[in-house]
Amino acid sequence: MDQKRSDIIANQIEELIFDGTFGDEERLDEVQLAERFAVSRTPVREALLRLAQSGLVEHRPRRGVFVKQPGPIALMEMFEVMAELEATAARFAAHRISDNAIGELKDANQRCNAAVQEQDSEKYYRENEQFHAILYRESGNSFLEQECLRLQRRLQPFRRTQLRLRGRLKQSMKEHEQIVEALEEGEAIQASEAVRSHIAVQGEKFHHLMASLKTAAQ
Amino acid sequence: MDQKRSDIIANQIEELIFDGTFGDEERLDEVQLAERFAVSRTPVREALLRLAQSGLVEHRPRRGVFVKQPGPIALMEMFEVMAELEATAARFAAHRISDNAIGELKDANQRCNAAVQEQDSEKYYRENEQFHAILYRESGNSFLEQECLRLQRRLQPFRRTQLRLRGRLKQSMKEHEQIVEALEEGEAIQASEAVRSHIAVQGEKFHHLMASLKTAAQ
DNA sequence: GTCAATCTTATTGTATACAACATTGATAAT
DNA sequence: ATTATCAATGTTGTATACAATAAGATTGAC
Repeated sequence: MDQKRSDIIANQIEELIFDGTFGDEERLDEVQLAERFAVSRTPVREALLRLAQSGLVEHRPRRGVFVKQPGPIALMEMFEVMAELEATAARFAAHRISDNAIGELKDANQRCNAAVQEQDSEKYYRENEQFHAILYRESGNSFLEQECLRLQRRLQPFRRTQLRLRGRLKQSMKEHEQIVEALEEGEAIQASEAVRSHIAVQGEKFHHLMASLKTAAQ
Repeated sequence: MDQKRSDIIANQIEELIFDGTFGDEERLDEVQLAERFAVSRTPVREALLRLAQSGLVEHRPRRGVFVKQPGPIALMEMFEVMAELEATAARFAAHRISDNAIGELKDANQRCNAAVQEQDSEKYYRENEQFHAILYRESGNSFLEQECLRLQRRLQPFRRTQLRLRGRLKQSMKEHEQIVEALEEGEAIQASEAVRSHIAVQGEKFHHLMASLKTAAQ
């Protein structure tokens, strides 16, 4: 699959925003980016248009594009929606999931556990995402699956920061097990509730994190 | 607000797809579109990129963009997700809605009713969308609001076809009233259930419509 | 010294030119 | 006759050139 340069550049810029190279409200200069990636302005522009649509940057007409990190409120709202989408996926999955997929979930969970033991946070993030991706897929609704993946991707950097909080990791694992259990028994409501709180708590934890940073700054 | 030409063109192409000028699987030629709108390829390309991201067209690398009308399965999936998103909005709104907004909903409903009496289907569509837009707004989650509006816009043309079915219009009005009632009394579960079935039935009706068209074609 | 108007400069938005690739048709070989 | 190869053509993807507009600097008036 030969993706075009503008796609690659879009992903690269995305990375640069996620890892903090480009800070909030910073203007992204087309010519500078073009030089950095050794291409012309055209693919850079296409990349920026894509990022603008996904909401990662803001496009002010005739002024340029600016990094637009979501504020605390926007983040809480996004976590709230993510919790509902995933809860829906779980509810659907409870009826539609295959035995095979249950096995996949358990495997992913085991790999998560292994990552916790090895203190390999990078691996944990990866396997955790995998766990959730399986859940989306087993909802049996590929449109829902895509929407979940999209939002998951958008929230990814923020989910990471909050996972660093003390004790969160172990509890998260426990929640995963409860989710699998509910799915295995076809308990739709229980599964959806477990997923909802599993995600919602992330939003809350993040909120606490933000609040503590704010008071610390004063 | 001075929007750029590519935005205008994107909307125009969208219209042309919705009204059937461009059929499913049809290739959209950049130079032809450029001539049609009397601009160069550049803004046309930007418009097509935008439409590709919103899922209205498919972008095959080095081959061009093709109109991609969702098939029956994809449509059912989208209605299923729409139902869940709106149900969520209703559940949130039940706790957060203002008295003022309740009034707005009742007004919108009345205008819907007026449109039914006048047999003005165009007006009915408009007011019906307005009713739902108020619901989204009163969810108190502007991210959810935007997602709902996005999907509503995408499903708009299909919602219209199914509303032509006999008797659907009147029943739809009754459902609106039930929704307002539940919201007024702060009954979150009831409101969300009412909205869910209100939307879900549209997906089912559409399914029936598709099935009948299929058998008729044979 | 401050404020306003104008001019300069820089940057976006659009047009055009060019390059890379895919498709299609023709030609040739089996 | 059929298939494979290759050329011809057309279309996308990228680079560059130009136009329009907004931010910033400079000069002049008060």
